[in-house]
Amino acid sequence: MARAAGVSQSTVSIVLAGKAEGRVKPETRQAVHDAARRLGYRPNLAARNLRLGRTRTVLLVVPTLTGPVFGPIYAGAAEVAAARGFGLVVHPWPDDAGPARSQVDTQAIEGVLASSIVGGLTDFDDLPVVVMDSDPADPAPTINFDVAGGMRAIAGHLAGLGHRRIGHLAAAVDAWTFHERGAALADAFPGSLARHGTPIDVAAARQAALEMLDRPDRPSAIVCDDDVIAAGAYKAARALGLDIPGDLSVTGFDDVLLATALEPELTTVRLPAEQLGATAMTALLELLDGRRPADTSLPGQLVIRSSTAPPR
Amino acid sequence: MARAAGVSQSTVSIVLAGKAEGRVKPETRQAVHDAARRLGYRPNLAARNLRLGRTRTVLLVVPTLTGPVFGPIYAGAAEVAAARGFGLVVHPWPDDAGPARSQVDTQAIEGVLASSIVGGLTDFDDLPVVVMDSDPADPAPTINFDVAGGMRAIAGHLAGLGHRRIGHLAAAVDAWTFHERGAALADAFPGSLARHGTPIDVAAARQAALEMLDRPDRPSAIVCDDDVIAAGAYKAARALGLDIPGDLSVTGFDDVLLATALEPELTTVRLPAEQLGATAMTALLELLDGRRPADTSLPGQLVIRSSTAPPR
DNA sequence: GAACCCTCGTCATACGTATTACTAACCTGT
DNA sequence: ACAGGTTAGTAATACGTATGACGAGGGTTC
Repeated sequence: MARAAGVSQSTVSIVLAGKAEGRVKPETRQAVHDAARRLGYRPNLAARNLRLGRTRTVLLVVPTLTGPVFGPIYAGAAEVAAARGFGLVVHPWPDDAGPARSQVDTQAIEGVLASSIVGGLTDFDDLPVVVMDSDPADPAPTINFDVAGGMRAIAGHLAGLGHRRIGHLAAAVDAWTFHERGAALADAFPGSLARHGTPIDVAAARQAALEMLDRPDRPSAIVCDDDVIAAGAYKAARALGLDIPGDLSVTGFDDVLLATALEPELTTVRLPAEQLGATAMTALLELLDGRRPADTSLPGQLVIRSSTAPPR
Repeated sequence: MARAAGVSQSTVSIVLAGKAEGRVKPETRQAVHDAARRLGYRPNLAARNLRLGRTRTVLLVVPTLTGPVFGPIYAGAAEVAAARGFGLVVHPWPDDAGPARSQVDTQAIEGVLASSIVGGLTDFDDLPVVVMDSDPADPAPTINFDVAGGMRAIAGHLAGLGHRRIGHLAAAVDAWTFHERGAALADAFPGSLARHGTPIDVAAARQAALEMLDRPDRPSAIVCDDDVIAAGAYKAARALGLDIPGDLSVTGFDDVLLATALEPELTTVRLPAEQLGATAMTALLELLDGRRPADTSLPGQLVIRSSTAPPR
């Protein structure tokens, strides 16, 4: 390759690294670029990594690759990473993370972006880590959705419709949000908040909703921490012969595909997942530069559809 | 590291590569292993890749990271890859794949596993490729779900219930299945098959279903190529005041979360996604070994729920 | 006209591994 | 005792890049 351009290998390296300013004549630069294009030359990555001792690659760790929110997070993170010359590798991290650990090549990675990790990430202690959608008490920089703000928006919407007695189907997995989501609702509905924790699972949520609804003093609205949980609430309502939104208002959270597939379409909160990924990647790159990024909270947007109405 | 074990670097390399049989004394071997453990030594990946000129890494290309079927595919492929000492990297490949291409590091990859790619993968012509869930006419080895078999199972189920006139809401994206899915249905319902193509999108599918249902000679059952399309059919039925399954039977395909979130729960076909990933990875590794793997078709399983019943 | 500087590059080296060729020591059979 | 063989390990090298040290040629300053 150096021969093809008629210069030394050093010069090729300097030119292609963009460090030719004042050190290589413009016409020589051009010759190198021409030869590179003609030969389809790409610098050998392994050699570069070996020489520099760094890979310019970060790892994105997610609990499961199946979730609907993960694609946009990846897209946002990847775009920011690419703009800074970093690569992005994805690794699933199931909650029972036993076998997954061994598959992670810690040495090929400069930093870790972790999303919605419940069990902690102790194996990466030595690497810079930024966490998304996780406990704000985590020692690592945290980039979160503003779930409290989203809950306040929902609470305000329901209160404005005239609801006074509501129920809350809380997602049991992320225990750290239980308090702040509950607080946001309790502020708007003092003294009249029923709460159940439930796994994010249609059948389990249906059961929890049934217990909440199958009593004389049932709430006129159910706030769910997740769209999937809301689907369970729909099923419970139908089982009890309750009309949505006539007899019961239901709200979700996340605005996944399910929200518009249900009948009636679900009032929920849309979360800026792509922005979350981009912000978190920016924070991680700051961390790699030695600066300490600020914890951030990104607001969601209330999407009012047909599952909420004034109480009878 | 070599010093710590009291041997030369060559010996360390030989021992840790497992090629010490008959070349290194067992006690020396043990000393090397002890030192490695004590120092937490991991061979430098970049140096190894540089020396060997290969990365033992394959790329998994998927149209979107958001789909529900992708997680299990990854899991199945990753397990097989890990067992053979290969790493697995994921890259999204949107249908409009313009910008994505530039982000792929072809040189860090030994082979490509592609899933549900509609536009083709011409950029990887030089690398071994195995495609999943794609056109069987593709020149690359193909590992597919047996969609025709799944359709025959659905057709048999509906015919057994007494249906004689059915409609088919076909997914417009993967045009290559249009023919074989249609053929499977036409065999069971000769002369009485209405067909519409639709994007995989609830609102679009609802519209297509409305056109199919809003006529006097409407079918008594609608077969959908996808659970999401079935959700659209549900909406159309409700808009027309048709009861499911009383007035109309509906079937889906894939058995995603949506299938049990809908009311009534959806009769559909569950696909062996994890097995697909594992089989495809096995095929790719065969290809890397210079053998030519056989095209394969994996059967799905009919899951009968509450959206199908005898016609009125 | 000599000392100096600037411009434009090249030389040499190191990164950590895998592997080929080699050596030193020991054994074996006659 | 000596040729030939076996065992156990080391020395040397190459992979392709980035970079600090070096140098040749030409211009500028006093």
